[in-house]
Amino acid sequence: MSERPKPAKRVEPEVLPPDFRTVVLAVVARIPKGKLASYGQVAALAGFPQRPRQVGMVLSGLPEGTKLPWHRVVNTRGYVPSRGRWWGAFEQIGRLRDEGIAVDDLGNLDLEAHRWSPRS
DNA sequence: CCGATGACATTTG
DNA sequence: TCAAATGCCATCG
Repeated sequence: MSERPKPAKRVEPEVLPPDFRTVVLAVVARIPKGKLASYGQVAALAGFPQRPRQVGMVLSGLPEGTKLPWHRVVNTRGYVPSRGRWWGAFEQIGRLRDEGIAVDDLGNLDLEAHRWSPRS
């Protein structure tokens, strides 16, 4: 054996580059109600098609008073992030349902069914 | 500077 | 279809 992947741990994100963060937040704010956008989608619109993870980092560092519909941002799998704290996602799920999106208790939803169509 | 981790995505078996 | 591996970039110790 020589090489092998590694498990996960925990990280406390501080504040990403204002530029990247601002752009991402701007894109998320552009997401219309009842529509869903994936991290890669937002990242691409932000100008970084190859940085879906950093988008998640930005969203993870969002303030509580955030007015951005970050709950409309999901992964390509079609499930709300939460990554270990689905209880938090649970509230997000309720909001998505309020937007008119069908979401399971597990956080599974139809991304393709509500794919946000970005337009210049 | 190097190693490890991450609200992900994509490809291969 | 699902599981595992790989890739990409940024941040942290």
